[in-house]
Amino acid sequence: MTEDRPYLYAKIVEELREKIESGELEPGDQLPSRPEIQRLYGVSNSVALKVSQILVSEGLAEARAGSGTYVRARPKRRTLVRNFTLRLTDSGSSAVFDLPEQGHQVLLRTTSRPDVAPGPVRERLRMDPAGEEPDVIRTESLFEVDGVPSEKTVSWELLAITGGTPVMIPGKSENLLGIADRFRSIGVIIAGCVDQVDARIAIAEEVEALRVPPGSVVHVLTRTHYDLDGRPVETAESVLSAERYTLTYGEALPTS
Amino acid sequence: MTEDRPYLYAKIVEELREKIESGELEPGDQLPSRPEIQRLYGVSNSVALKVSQILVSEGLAEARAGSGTYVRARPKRRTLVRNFTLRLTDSGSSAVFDLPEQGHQVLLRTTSRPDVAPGPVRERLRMDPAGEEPDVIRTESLFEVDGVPSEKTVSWELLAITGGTPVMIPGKSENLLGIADRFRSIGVIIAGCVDQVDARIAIAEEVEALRVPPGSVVHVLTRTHYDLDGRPVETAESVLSAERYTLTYGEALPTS
DNA sequence: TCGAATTTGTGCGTATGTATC
DNA sequence: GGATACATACGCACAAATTCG
Repeated sequence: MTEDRPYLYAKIVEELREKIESGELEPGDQLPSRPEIQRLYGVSNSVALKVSQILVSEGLAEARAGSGTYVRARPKRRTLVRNFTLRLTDSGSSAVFDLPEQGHQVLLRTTSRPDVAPGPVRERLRMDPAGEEPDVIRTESLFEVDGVPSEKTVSWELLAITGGTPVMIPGKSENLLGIADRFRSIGVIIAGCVDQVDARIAIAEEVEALRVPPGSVVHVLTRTHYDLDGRPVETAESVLSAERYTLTYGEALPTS
Repeated sequence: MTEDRPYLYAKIVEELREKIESGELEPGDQLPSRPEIQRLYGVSNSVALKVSQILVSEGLAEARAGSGTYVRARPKRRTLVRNFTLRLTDSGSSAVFDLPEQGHQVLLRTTSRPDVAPGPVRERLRMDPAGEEPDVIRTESLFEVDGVPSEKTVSWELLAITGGTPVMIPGKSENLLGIADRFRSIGVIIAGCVDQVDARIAIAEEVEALRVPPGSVVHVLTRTHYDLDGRPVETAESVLSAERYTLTYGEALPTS
């Protein structure tokens, strides 16, 4: 009969988590410091340290060196609607998703350059083995919604199709066109689209770009667009914080 | 000029991670034990401990008390295809997804009972405030694919629609019918479907049911089916390991 | 502007319990 | 039973960041 883990750190974590989730401690409130935990609960520094680490890793708290450990404000989840009806009059940006509500300030930073497509991209675009010459346009984007970095996207478009056209390097004006529009302007009809959805812990680069706490969960979205003949013409990978965004797919919109 | 974090533990973690990802250390291989790390790198136990904790939390290693720390076998990702074309001849199970490849042994454990729908479910099904009487059929399912617990689902069907019909409590034979078929058998046409995709760290209950390591990332899928009039008739929440499953949505199937 | 106090982050050494081999 | 390894817990020290008088 094992005694159900009466570990010191687990008890303290539970007590503090309880206070956070019950609302007794509100976002921004300061949690007991490590020395305080030692005194309050009569434990060593290593236990106090572990307690702090666990609360932080669970996303409940945020530790600031020199200052203290605070209850973290958890953002309201925002729903991003993935739209498979490829409207030619798409008013949206080149974003993977449309925000259902309006009135958001969306900022987009983009850099494009010709590149040799990496392995997984070659597979998705059904390309021949890599040569020396660039064969895709690689575009990196960071979306900011209401001042918050929200989505980091890298997309690859086949150079054989887009070479020398406005699709190639989106300027300020082209950014506001949907991908279907952009391809239509060079005579390519987007007829199909497939999304693959993964999820994992954010890597360091994403932690920095999206300004999420280390250890955060992110959605990883891989989408590929196809033309009328079923040939892939563009593929992209987007990363977004799973704590901030819910993805929505479907044929009818939820009303809530 | 900050000196790029020359922390002891970070260096060792990086070195071991490199060996794992390069394939020098294969799944099942034993990593240096904590005492070995201390000797090999000339560090204290606390650093060796931290190294071990990080590798485990990243899902790269697995620590077994009394035995050692081993390179974890990461499962091959399986793609689950969400099909919005609600075929009446659906050969699939009541699973949320179809496995694209065939030849898998799928086991399904199901328990159903009448219940009073909880708050979020009431919202999704647009129900009136809760009364005393049960108003939904609550069905809990655990899917095993090839012997591995893979998907944990709770679904709620409006009792007002399904009451006293075979939809109510699926028997062994009904399990193999798709949800569209089941509702059609009682005269309800499923015309729409919406999926919401979230991701987060698995809670203890899910860790146990899905047999994933603590701290694992899971997809949380909330789907709702609507009838011809756009009224919701069924909603469900599915949890699956994000390490084992990629979700696929779209109008064409990927060929890879 | 400076310095003192506080707090987190890292690192060292030791001890004990428990699981595995 | 003994050796090994992980998990928890104790103690201490110091660097870096922050806060505040």
